Amino acid sequence: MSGKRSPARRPTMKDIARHAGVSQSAVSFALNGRPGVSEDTRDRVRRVAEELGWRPSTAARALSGEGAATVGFVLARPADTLGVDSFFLQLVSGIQEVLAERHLGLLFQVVEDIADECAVYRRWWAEHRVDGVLVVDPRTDDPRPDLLDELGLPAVVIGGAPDDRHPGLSTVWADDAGAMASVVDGLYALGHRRIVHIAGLPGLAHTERRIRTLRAEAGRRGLSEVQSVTTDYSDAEGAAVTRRVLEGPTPPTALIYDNDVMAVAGAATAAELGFSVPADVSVVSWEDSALCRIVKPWLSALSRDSVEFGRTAARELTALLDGGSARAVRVPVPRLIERGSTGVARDA
Amino acid sequence: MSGKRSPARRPTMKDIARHAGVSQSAVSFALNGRPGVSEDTRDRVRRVAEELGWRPSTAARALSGEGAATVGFVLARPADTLGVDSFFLQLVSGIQEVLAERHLGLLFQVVEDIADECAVYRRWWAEHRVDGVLVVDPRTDDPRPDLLDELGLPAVVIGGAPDDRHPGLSTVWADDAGAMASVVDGLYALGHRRIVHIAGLPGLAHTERRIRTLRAEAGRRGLSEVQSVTTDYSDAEGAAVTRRVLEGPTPPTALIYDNDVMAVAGAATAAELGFSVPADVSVVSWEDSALCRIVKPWLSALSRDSVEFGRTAARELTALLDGGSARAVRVPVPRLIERGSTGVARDA
DNA sequence: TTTAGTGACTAATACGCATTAGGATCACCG
DNA sequence: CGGTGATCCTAATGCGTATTAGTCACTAAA
Repeated sequence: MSGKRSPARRPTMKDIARHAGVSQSAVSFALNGRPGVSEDTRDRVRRVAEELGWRPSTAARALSGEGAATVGFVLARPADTLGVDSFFLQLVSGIQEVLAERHLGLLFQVVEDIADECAVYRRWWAEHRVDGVLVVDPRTDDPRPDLLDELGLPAVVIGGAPDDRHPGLSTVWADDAGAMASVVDGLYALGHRRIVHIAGLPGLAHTERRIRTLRAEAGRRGLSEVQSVTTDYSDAEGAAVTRRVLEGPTPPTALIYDNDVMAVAGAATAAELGFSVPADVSVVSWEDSALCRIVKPWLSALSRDSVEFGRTAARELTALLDGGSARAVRVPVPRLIERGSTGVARDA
Repeated sequence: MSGKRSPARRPTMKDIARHAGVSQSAVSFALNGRPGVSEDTRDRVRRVAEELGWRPSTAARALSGEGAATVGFVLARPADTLGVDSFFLQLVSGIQEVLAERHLGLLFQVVEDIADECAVYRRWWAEHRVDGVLVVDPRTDDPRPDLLDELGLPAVVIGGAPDDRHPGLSTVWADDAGAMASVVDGLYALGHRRIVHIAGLPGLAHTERRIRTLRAEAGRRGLSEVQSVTTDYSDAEGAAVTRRVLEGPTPPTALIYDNDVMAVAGAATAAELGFSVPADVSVVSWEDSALCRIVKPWLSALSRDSVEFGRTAARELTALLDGGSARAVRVPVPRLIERGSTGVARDA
């Protein structure tokens, strides 16, 4: 017994060297699979390391040029908008799964806006904290790709469209356009002609993509009473917009919500206003979760595998870190799960 | 222009020293507010550092004994249980706010179970990755405090009861017992005598605390038809338990759910079974969120400020890191927000 | 028997920062 | 004019790891 309660010193390579009776560099060679030590010694060193519970200090590793063994993830959302969003936790959970295999850490930060997010990237880069980052919520006019390019920080953009101007960035994206087209197809077939799309935050790349596709699809079919309305994704705005459009002179017969929270709030509002779902108005949620099966009728929803989405993104990032070249990966088109909230248009 | 696209080298103290025409140690003194340099030099060095966009490398700092400037947060939940949980994101958001001020990073990891969580702590400790950790979901028989003690890793337990046996750990806790007592008080006053508590995961400290308190309160009032049922927090189990108890011979007149998701699912199930809320059965959610205002009637809920909870926990941890001594902090008792889902018991 | 070559290891250095121990310059005092 | 501090710096280490440049003994080739 040395001291009273010595707080367990961390073993270093020097300790291993002493115990194994070799030099410190021999230990390094042995543990990293480098040539220069006999198999005997290698085994012995490995055993001693195991015994002592040695793990390489990431700090020291990072310092000697091996990178920080950490990737960064910034969520730029005002604190009160974070509420009930199943997407991010699932995404992160998928990301973790892949990173954990490689013993990569995930440095996580929540900030208020994109400017702060950029500042965080700069800081992380300068502080040598991360080897790469995962970028979410790409915007139509986004300063982040340029910044990351400038810093030379490997990155994967989650949910963006493929981007030729930044050959250093990988992209993992879902085909929102295709999904929107198929939803409109379905609704059109059911006789719907007046459709309102309660979209998410304006400026987000996928919001704009969905809006653009909807407009194109409507134009193609000569539908004039089709529109998108942007929101902040909150239940409050979802409900408010729903109320406004349903109380208008020619209420829509179908509503497409960009997330589950708004869809549920909207469906409830519709019911309150005396609109029966789906008899009077059909509801589609662009996000599937337990929420969609909590209300009655259950909501038809576009289901994507967010966990797998996260895994894919993380895999792309590790590929980049391994020196692979950037690429754009498309994940499967979300498929529409038909539940009770969609039906034939009343006036069809 | 030096190279073609030199990926922006990180400036170091040596660079600053060169630009400012002083030694590297003078730079260190200047930037860290140590004596040994004139105010003139100090200013000049500061300016140069600013100009070059210098930031200390955390790796180097950590290596020279300053700690990793990072705290860890592990969430031990199976991936599919992570669904719609507003609590954690809010908690993390509050934690971040405090950590960001001090430029502390948050290393985040999702694992399957407590054993994995312990392994992560060991690894983080051995790898020198974190200076302290935040522990959530304390259990009645929890191996983590002992482990953290052994490792000498500063930690704050979030949601645990004060714990005398681990003088190294701080605790931030809410008075579940008091809250439960007040909820039962309220329901009793409304005439409720048959109450079912749809609790969360068995083994969690706060779950057990609530169950124990409910039993005590029931005993005190001589109520025999009061019980708790543990679940996995999912909407599915919430609904299933609700169905089971309401279909029993003497259905309860009040239901207390340990989270918002189960409360909403339960309320929907009750309605499906022909029970009107609150005429036939009252519903209380032990977590307030947008969800509670999505269903009709709005759910009465215990509201706690999760973001502030996170802030408090982070503040305690930074205090520990600054060498402060451990303590137990109680956050305000959650207060019951009466909405439409609670009323006078039918058979009162 | 010398020479080149190889296998197994040690010594030395770099990484970026903090820190401790010195060294030079100047002012003040006896 | 030598000594004593004080002030402002520089030089030299150490942190834990990876890596590069040796060193040494032994074997195979000449």
